[in-house]
Amino acid sequence: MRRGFIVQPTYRIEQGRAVVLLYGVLANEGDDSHQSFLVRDDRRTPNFLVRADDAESVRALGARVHDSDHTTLDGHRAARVEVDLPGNTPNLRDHLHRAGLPTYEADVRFARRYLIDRGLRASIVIDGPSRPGRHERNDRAGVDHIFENPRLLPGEWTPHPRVLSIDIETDMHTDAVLSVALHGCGVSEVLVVDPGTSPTELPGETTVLRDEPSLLRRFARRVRQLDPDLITGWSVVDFDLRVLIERARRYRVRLELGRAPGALRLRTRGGPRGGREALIHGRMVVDGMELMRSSFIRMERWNLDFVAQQVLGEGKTMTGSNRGEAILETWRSDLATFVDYNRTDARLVLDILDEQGLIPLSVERSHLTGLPIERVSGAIAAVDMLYLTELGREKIVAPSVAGGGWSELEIGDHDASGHFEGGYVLEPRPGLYRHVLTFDFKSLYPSLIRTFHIDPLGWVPDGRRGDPDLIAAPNGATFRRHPPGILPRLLDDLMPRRAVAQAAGDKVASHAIKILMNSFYGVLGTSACRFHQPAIAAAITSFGRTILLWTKARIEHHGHRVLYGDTDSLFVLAGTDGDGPTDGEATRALGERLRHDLEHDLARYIAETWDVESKLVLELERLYSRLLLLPMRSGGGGARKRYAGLVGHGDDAEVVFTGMEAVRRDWTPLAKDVQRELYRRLFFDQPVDQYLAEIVAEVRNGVHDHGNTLTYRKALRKPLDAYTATTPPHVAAARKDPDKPSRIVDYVITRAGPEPAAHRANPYDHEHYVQKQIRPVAEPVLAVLGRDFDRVVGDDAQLSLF
DNA sequence: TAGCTACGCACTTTTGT
DNA sequence: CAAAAGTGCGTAG
Repeated sequence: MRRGFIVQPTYRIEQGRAVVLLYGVLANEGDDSHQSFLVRDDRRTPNFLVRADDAESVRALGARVHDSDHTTLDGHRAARVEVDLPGNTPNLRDHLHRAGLPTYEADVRFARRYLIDRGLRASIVIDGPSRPGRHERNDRAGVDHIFENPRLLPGEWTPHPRVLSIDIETDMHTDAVLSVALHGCGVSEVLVVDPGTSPTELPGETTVLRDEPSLLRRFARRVRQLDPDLITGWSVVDFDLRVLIERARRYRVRLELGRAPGALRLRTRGGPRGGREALIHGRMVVDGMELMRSSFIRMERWNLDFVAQQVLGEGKTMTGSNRGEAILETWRSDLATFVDYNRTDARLVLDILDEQGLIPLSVERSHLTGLPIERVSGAIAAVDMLYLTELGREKIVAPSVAGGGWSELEIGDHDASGHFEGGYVLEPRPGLYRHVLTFDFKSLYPSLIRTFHIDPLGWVPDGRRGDPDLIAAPNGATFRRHPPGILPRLLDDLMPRRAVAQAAGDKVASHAIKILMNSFYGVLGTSACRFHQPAIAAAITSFGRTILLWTKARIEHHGHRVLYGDTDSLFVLAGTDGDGPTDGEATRALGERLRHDLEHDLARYIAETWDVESKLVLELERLYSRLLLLPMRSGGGGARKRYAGLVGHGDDAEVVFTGMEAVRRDWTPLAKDVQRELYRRLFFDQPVDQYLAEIVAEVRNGVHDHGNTLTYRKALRKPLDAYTATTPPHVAAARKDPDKPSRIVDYVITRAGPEPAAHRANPYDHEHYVQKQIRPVAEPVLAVLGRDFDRVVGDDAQLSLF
């Protein structure tokens, strides 16, 4: 028995038969290292299901149909359709759909199906004999162990994968690869084409190759020798690997990078993202940028230099607009500098991923779901892996996506497009407060699913509200009381595991579990998911609204003012007024007491109303010593989702912004800086007038014309020529850009309108910045202080009358 | 090889007189 | 010409 972790589940056709291939790594007992393996399994025939009642119709279309002991999620007896090859499924499935015959799980890919049916995720135990899988060449191509049709069991081991970061340098038009850097797997080396100039002193781990084909061949060999599990880089698929493939094709060099024979290939990914993915036998390719994005890390810009600067405080060794030329020049004249530049780029990517802990996070997410590391960001696929496994254990099959059946059941309180009501946002009471407590429900939606047995399987579409065997949601949807359902069971398992991880200080596991738990609700609301059912998603949010409003009323019953709340949170005025050093403690004590009482009262209310045990946990989240709830810019009342507050004491005191300009990408650094400074002064009771007058004067005098202080930054979310309804400023600027505009537009406002920041042709419109950037962030503060913007900055016309 | 809804605000374009 | 409606983006949760 060996402990293993699947890196890449796939299959291939051998002699007309589909063979499942699981590439992965085996634990070496006793140390932290691992070897590679390949599990081969040819015992399974590709299949999917239809309704037993449709079996004859399906047979009439030429398909092989067998009896099955499964039933469908929408309550029909099922029959099994077998096909020779996995690739035959889509055509047959679509054909059946066109004939009005619903199918079940006909869109679950073959290798994934294999894992689901066996209850496997990424971590496995392999029981069976193996043979060595190395090729005779001495470059370590192949795998260490091959298992034929072994017995596989779920495991618990997670590896530290071998990660290799690669980066290429090319000439200006990317029609020659000059060098490749490989960083990771214990090396940091550069392969470089001989520039033909006099040799310079070269740093270690540099190999000079005669020409480009030699470079390509050596690169492939080094990858095989270093034998990484994961290959990464910055835009590694869309740039580095794409260029390498083009050049290899040009020279007829086979780029064999994998653990089995076969050249590196790129494939266009389906779906709206549309990007490419790289296929290498036995290894995963994950772009560093995508890894960050899929882990919900936010960056203002996504070029490597900027991200490295933000994350590591270190940038590329060469920057600037003429970088391409400079790089080419150093290759010719200063090879040591060139090599260092290339090596640094490869290293930065790995250092960024290390710093953010993204590899362990992705491995943990893969461990939880069984999805390969490059797919762990897919919420629908994750829920499929977990839910279909459990459903299969109960001999129930789920519908194919858009395959009829279940989706026909769609009923309830949503409109035709499947939209449904979300979280409740309380009307804020705008103003400046002292001592405000915030409470929030921990993992509200997962907790509601557990408490009220919300589940696709347990859902009773035509249930009666008064039925004692059912739990009725406020939106009218009903769920079976017993058994509690699969979703609640999965969450009952994950929730305590997260608590254990948290207690053990395992932030990675805790984070991975949190992400997974939160995906369960979301997928119910999208028709791309086979479990799409607006009535069920709406049941969750309806419970959320009910619970939030009940809790608000309860707080008011205790005699406290609720100032605001959003979905799962409530802001409560503590009423322990004053400024003394003990106020914080008194407020916290009140908060703890209130938290306990509310949670207890709520549990009783839930038990009395629905006869279930509450799984809801209320947390005392924060204590604001000062809090400003903002009024709406236009119209009366308070603005939802916008507030600023002071947290912490003494030297640790900190102003935090929510939803305001200071935390938005599309406001200029000028506005954000001014906002931060004004709120600091407001909360620390310092004057603002002089500061404001000075900064306005400076802007008008052009003091801030240099740098990026006046630069707006806004994304184009569709192609430039798709903006037909209106022409927003960032689109106008992008259209003036002589270069191909990037997705994120940097632009400024000049006296001739918006212009790209890098190609400004006209003078700044200083007055625009005063009126449209400084004024809007200053006015809420000035309103609190009873001041007027024009008076403060000296623009008041009346002054001239005196 | 596609998680969700609610919201504010700037700006443009259309509408109502 | 002012108000209303619509577009577009980024954010909270």
